[in-house]
Amino acid sequence: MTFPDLFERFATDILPMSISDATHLKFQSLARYVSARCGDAPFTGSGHDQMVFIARGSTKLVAQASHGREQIVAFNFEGDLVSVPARAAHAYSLIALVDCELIYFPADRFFQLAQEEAVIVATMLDRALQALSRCREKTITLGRKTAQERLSSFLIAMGDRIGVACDKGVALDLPMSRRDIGDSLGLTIETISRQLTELRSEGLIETPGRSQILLLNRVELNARAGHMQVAA
Amino acid sequence: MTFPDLFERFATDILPMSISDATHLKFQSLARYVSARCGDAPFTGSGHDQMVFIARGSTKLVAQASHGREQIVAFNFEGDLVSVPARAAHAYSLIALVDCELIYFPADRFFQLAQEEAVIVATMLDRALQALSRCREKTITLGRKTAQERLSSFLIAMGDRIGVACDKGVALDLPMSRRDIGDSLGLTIETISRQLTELRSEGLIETPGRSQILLLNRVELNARAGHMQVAA
DNA sequence: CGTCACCTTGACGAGTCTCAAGTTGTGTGG
DNA sequence: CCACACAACTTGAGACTCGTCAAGGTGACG
Repeated sequence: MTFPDLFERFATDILPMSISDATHLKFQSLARYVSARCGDAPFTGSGHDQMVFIARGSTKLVAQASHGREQIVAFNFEGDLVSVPARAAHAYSLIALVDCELIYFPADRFFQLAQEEAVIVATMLDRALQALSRCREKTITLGRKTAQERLSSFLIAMGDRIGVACDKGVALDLPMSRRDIGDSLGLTIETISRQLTELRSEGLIETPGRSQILLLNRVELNARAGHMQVAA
Repeated sequence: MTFPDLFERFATDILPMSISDATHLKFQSLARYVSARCGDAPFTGSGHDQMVFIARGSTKLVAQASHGREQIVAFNFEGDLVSVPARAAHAYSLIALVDCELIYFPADRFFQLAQEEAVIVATMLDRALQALSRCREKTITLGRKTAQERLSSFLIAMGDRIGVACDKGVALDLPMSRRDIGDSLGLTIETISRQLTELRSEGLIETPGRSQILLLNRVELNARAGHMQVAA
């Protein structure tokens, strides 16, 4: 895919139809295109906060804790706009889960430019609040849930974001490994594995391949996740 | 304090000088003033997402997990603008830690109105990204840290937000109980207590009263928290 | 100065991590 | 297309942190 195509994908998702060609072009001149292979941490942002648009692929936002422990702060998929901070109490890096096409923008100039049109800022605010909402849910999961509840929550959330309905339920093709799931849920790969086995043996899921998971029983999974009853 | 005074505090913090009187008035007509006593969950928002401005006092945003477990998602202080969702995988409620003066706005109409001026949306985006950043740090804390690291992180974060410098270090007057700290860090009150004792016995903190904590050694606390080394 | 909620301390057990040894997809080269 | 090789995953046993339950302390209020 060529650069113009990639930028067009960004424009379609983030910039409203109504904006002027001039603004459109200014965003284009701010963009830095990066192709990342699976496992790459393509670009650090050279000390500045970045906004990254995921034109193709999926990524993890990883924070480095001491003693080599890693915590995955968020998974992101095609069409997501991720804020990657340069300086915080922990070091963050954006890593490709599969081959990716990414568009990097320096955050400060991006926001400055966005302010030319209230509707762009509004879109970004909307995205930011969505990210905040997901992060809060993750907080609850990590703070107050058992391993099985965490994994159930994760599976449901992934079902909502990248699941495909099929005759037996919802099919998931996860781009992340068991280790990634563990690093996201604050658990080890062994615990993930054991809990998957548990859910499988109770008939709530099937795992036809390494990365495929079939959610057979959403209602029961929701209960296992400790979620609220969804009203009709 | 009267309603106009409270709203003025909101306007000073959130609305830029430059906005028109008309917009100013529209915000004012959207506002719902609530006085909350310590421990109150003053207003649920009657099923709609709310934006809440904390004109005076401090609050906790609590999520209800199953089996009566609570997770505090965020603490907020005077001048903060909090987004309180009505419907999510978990039920949220905003609870006063001390006597508070709060201003509630229906989120949808608030955002709609904000769009009249790009700079207002920009302010809110900035606040939202700040909240996201704090929530991410919390995620790391809950996912990958021991009890002592969590408490150290908490103390440092509180020092930054509401600490007062004094001759021996940074003085904290915490509006929240041990239970609240535990519910925020995903720990029990007993564990909080034990870890405070540990830090006290190592000379890193002093606890002159129930709610007062003195941070004596920021550098060592930072190390205990598993934070990055702060470069000069 | 008494009362009470809040906090501290101790003993024990549950859940998850660590370490170690298999097992099984998946991709590659013949 | 099949066999091989390897990484990823699964399973098991023991250790360790933190939760639970229970019994005191103690500061802050009337």
